[in-house]
Amino acid sequence: MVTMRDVAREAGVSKATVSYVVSGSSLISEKTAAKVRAAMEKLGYSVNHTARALSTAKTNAIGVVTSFRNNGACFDLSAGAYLYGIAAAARRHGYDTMLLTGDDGVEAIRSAALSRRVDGVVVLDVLIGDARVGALKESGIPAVMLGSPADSQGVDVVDSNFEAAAVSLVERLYDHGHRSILFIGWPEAVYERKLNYAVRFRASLMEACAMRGLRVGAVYAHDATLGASEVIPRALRDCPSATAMVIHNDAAVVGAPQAFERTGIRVPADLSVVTVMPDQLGEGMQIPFDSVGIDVDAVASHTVDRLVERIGDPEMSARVELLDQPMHVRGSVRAAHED
Amino acid sequence: MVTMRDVAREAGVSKATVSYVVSGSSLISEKTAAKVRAAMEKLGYSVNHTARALSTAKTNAIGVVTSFRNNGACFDLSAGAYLYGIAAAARRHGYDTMLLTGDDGVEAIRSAALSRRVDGVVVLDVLIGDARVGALKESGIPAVMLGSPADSQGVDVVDSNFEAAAVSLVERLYDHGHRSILFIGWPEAVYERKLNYAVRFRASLMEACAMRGLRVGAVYAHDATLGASEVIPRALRDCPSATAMVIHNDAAVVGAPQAFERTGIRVPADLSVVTVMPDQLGEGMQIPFDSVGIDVDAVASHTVDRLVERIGDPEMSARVELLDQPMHVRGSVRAAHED
DNA sequence: CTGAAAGCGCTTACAG
DNA sequence: CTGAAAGCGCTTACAG
Repeated sequence: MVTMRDVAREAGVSKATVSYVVSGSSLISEKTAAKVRAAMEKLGYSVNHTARALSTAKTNAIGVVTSFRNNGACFDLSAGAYLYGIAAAARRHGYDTMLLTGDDGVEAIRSAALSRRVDGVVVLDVLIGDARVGALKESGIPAVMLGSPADSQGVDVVDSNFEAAAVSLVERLYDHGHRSILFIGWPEAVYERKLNYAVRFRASLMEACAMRGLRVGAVYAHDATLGASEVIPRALRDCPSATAMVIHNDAAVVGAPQAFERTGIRVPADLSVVTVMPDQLGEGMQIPFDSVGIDVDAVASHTVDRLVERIGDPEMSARVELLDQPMHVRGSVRAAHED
Repeated sequence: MVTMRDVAREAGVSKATVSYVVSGSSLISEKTAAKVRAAMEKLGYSVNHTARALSTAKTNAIGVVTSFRNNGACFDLSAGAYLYGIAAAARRHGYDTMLLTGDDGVEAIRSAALSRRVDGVVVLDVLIGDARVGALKESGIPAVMLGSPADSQGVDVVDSNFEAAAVSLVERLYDHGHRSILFIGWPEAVYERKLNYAVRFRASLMEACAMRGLRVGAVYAHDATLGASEVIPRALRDCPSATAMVIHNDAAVVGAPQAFERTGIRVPADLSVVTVMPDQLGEGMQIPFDSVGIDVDAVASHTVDRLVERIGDPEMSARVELLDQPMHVRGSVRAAHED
């Protein structure tokens, strides 16, 4: 392995000088710098990341803490998208991305913080009452949660505005005259576990419906399957007054078209349908529903921006930022028939 | 930050002794060890990962090189599964997992290798003629490709046996009397880019059909969409003699049930259907087709096992391991009508 | 503008 | 069984 010493010797300067030209800092004469660069080139030198990290007490890496792989028995279709989005954003800031998986997020955070493996962490799969918030505070490691717990205790939060998404979907249906709707949610286990996005969206939806005097029937797609094909027909049978449907469950959204096809339900002629889901999934799957589309890359990117800012300034006051996501109109809503 | 020095002082021993009890190596008297452990406990000591890495020249991290996020314009449904599988397996071996993304995989490999950021790498999204193979050889970094290029040049390879999968699917159809089949593949861009699994499966499929005198029509799901709903009906119209279908395209498999529903095609009464896809996706989506199910966790785990082995023994001779995947029979194949 | 030197927090022969 | 010491490859005041 070629080190700074080798380069220094080759260029006839000191290690310090090499270090300065590598970091671009300090004012080294162009002449010396050229010599050093030539030597580096010749020897194929590359700075040793670990040594630099030890010396500067900066790893230039961020960690992604993700504990629950199957958010309650469901194959997470968007997990990859968030990871890639975070990694890409980190790279733009000159950071590497470390996957901090493990059953126990609290343990993962503690150990990452104590062993100084990363400069900061992004926490995924946030729960409404998330034990990891405490671990974050305690360890003092710079962190931002991609997801909003009930009490963020002064930890930064970035997420999509699921509350607003629910309201705008309900409004859209209400404005089209719908007065009885059906909500297709995640598997019950997801709510029991209290995954923030599920709980927040549902609560906001119920609230928005209550305020407007809308009737809501709720059904949960067990197994998070395209069990849509079983659940949806049954739900409609049980709640015949419903003229519209709100789906918050990626797998169910994907499966819904088949379910409608099978049961002979025409959208929007027989039923108006709206959803909230990752943009990419909607496009990739050519989902034909009006949707609040989550721009996963934008959310991930914003999260990393915030984390980098936090790493730079530990004293900065904490923020909770919920990003509004745009509505994509695809023609799956139409006016309810007057009764 | 509490260091070994602090612990040593607290316990009244030397740094070396602390180091030995931390690593469990050497024979420190139980009495001394207890004192040291008490001091560590009291002070909340945790070994500094970076310092250890510099000292041992081992980072205890592996990198995952993944260049193409959208394997040719398609939202990759299984990307997350592979990442999580790899991270979990790495963790079992005591390794962290670093995401090495970037447009240029060659550059990512070089830089990771030169800067000693990781002890080894897993390469994803392997192409048939993959430029990264050269970079791997050159850099000498321990590596295993999760995917099989045409020439692995002495680099280890682990992947699902897509060749065998194609053969067994064809055999299954052939044995049921099918003589004309339709192949629904990935978007053309995937084949143009020569992603290994796509090319390998298709080649093996064509070969297996040719050997048995089967007719094959091939259609590619543009946009990798659930464009299945457009592509499949058209394909069947264009090739009316087909009595069976093979799908290799995750999005198309997910969309296929709807397409059949819409066009009134009953499976298997009117058409036999077989696929190959990740197990988890098949289960999560309740795909009703006979499938070769890829056990992503098993493949990821085996890949990491191999990498750890390779890190331990750089001289070990390279292997190409293609893991056979099981066939899940779900009742989507039946005997072709005799003509 | 450049170099000598200390220091980052560990590990690991080597003495004792 | 335990400790003194050198070394891992950088960075960074501090002199000059």
